[in-house]
Amino acid sequence: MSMASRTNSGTPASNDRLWDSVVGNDLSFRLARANALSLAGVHAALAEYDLRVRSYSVLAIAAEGSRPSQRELSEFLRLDPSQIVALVDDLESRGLVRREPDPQDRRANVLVATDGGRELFRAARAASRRAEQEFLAPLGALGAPLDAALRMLAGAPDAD
Amino acid sequence: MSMASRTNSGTPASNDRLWDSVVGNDLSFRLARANALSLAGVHAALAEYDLRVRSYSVLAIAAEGSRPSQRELSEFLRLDPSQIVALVDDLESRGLVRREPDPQDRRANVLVATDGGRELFRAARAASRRAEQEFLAPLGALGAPLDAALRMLAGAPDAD
DNA sequence: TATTGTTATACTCTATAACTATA
DNA sequence: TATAGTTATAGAGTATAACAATA
Repeated sequence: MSMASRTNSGTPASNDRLWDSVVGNDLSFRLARANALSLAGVHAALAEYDLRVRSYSVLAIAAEGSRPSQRELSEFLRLDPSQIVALVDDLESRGLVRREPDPQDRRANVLVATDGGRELFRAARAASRRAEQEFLAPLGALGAPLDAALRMLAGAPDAD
Repeated sequence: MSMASRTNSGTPASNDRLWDSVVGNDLSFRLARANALSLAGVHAALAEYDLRVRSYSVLAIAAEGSRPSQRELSEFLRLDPSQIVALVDDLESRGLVRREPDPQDRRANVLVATDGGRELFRAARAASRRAEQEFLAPLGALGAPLDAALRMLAGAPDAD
């Protein structure tokens, strides 16, 4: 049965009996494991640019000119406002983004990428996409339904 | 936790423009966000039993009689051996699992659940499954392809 | 009075290196 | 020499409370 060829290169065959357990058949567990593997690939790709997944996300949104407030970033990325402060501090100290005062609300900052930030983002985005596509390659036609399912589970607005 | 608005009617509409970005359209990001929401639900369900997702996973595998070594758990759960030590220490101190010497390799321990451990596992499994099903409910027919896709991405052995 | 950004703190998670006893 | 388990430690991620400036 499970002696067939595996997508799991390098792992001892003895683990098959662990996969055949409640945990191994748990969708939450597979989701967590897939996410860990995905993160590892993207993280390795971004390391070359001294970016982590979280700082890349902040830089990406700023680089696209969305002009988000830190509060909006906090909600969207599911990070505490205090974590956004640390992320923006780091990116700003590296000259990749700027805090600009929001003319409509002087309490709020609006995040803008510098030219250097946009340039770094473009390179990092290419590397990130290569890693993602390599990770998703074995999926084949399952890619589309996975995308639709994750869109729902992640709470994204309805697709057009 | 409850900010995963289905139709996004509760969240400020301004976030829609963040979803419409490179990050929001990134499958890795959606995977991470879906995983975070899934984990939050399971975590809340397991908290009643003083279990975390990790300790639940170890307890579950032990309770099913797989008699795993700590090394096998380390590979399967993608945790460092030293983390397994801490998890097993905790479960053993609570009388839920026992370390038994492996007669074939005196370096290795084999993990066995106690009667109390099996009992707690059954209750925790029921709660965990309720949380998972609630989380997956909106998927409908997308559940099956999601399961197949995650099985591949997680590196599970081929289905029978 | 409520909200934005900030500081501070603590706790969990993750990663690594070194040690021991066995193989 | 290599492996299973253990100990120790440091860094990253997460959660919370309190505060100043502004709404």
